[in-house]
Amino acid sequence: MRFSTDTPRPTRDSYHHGNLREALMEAALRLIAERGPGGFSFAEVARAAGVSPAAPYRHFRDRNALIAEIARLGYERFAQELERAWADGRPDPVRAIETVGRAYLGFARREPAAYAAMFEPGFPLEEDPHLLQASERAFGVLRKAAELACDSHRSQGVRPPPLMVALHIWALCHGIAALFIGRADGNRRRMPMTPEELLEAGVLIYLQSLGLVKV
Amino acid sequence: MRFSTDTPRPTRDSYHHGNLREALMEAALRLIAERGPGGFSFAEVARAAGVSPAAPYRHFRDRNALIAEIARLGYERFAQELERAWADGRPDPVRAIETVGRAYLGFARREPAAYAAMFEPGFPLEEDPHLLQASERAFGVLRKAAELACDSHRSQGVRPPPLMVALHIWALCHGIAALFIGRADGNRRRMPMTPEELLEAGVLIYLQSLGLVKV
DNA sequence: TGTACATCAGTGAACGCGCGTTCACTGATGTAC
DNA sequence: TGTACATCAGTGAACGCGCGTTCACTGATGTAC
Repeated sequence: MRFSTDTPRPTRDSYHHGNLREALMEAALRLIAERGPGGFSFAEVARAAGVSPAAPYRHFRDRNALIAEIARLGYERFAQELERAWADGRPDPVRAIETVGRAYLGFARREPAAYAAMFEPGFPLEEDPHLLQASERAFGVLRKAAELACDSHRSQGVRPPPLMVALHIWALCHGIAALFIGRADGNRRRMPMTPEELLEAGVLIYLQSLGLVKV
Repeated sequence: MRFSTDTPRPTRDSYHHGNLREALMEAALRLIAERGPGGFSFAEVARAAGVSPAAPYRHFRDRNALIAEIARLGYERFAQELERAWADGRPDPVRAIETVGRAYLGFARREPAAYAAMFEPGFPLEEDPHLLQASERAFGVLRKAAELACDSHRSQGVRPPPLMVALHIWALCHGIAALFIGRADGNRRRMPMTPEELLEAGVLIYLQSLGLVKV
């Protein structure tokens, strides 16, 4: 066993890195957070990880493959956090959807680099089936939430189509995240309320109209 | 007067270009549409405009200045189109807001390159005051629309804050545009309805809840 | 437990390339008289 | 109308730089026996 603290140290003491793959992804996340995806080169990531420019090729085909993997893992964590926030619709569907919305913005706020890689990669992401699968899993939480909520609508009136409701909520979440959280692009706008408050109000107004209310 | 067709020809017959500034912006828009902002170099734009790599420096400080100018003009046209769609709230506020929403998506669809330069420039845009002004003008249409709509709300209930309503509509528009129109990123998702239908339904559900209905 | 060997994950030098940027220049245009 | 001149908007050659990518290599690790 090597001497090591809880996190792997940036400077190595041996020829082999040990977990270069993870180190490269962390370095890339740092660079993306600073300058956005597309704001760094493959060689720069290698340098940031303290390794020769040829080393990354042992782990990723090219720069895009690295970003795609970041996006894939991002979707995995994203799905997990939304799932946990959903909590099988407790305490009630409307409140659970609000919690999911907060989790959505929380992710965009806490992991802006991953979020950017997921939604503005700068090249087509669709090729990787695992990535597509992970993104489907994330959206699946919204779909599931919308379905349960629609099932619990007030008896009078037509049952709203759950897929549409899920898309509305997703678009609202993404719109607020992109416009008012985003990366350090400087394109954010000043507001009289927090993004979370804005989202919660929007979701509530929307769901009320569908005959969905807190129990 | 020179011989010329309605559009300036790509190959010049004289030493001076005549309208290189516009030609550079058009070339950049073409490249952005293909690969996104950040997907091209300053030299490449010059080449695409059929001009030496030093020529663009007569018109733009650097690549970012070119993109910023594209974004600025984009916001100008964007504001104009939203303004026209608003039509001073005719035939009634709710219908006018729906028309503004369609105009919003129409712009994102018709000018994806400009839209990308405006919302994903890849660097901070805020420095240019003219640009900020143009973007304020565009958002101003949404604010104005929300104000008039809120004024016409049903008498019972509290008057909803117009700025919040404007932000909700903007976020929904942007979210739908980014997720379901976007550029050729391949990150779009299949849907059972068009983005326009999705937006219209969302806006209608939202406004109904506020006590705003078509007359 | 020890040894031989295969495999793995790095190195570092090398390459050709395109980019950003500058410079002195030059052809075209506009204007004062 | 003609001429001289200033200004403008382009050229093209040149530079240093960092990138992407490859290659033969080498140090470390794991495993068969």
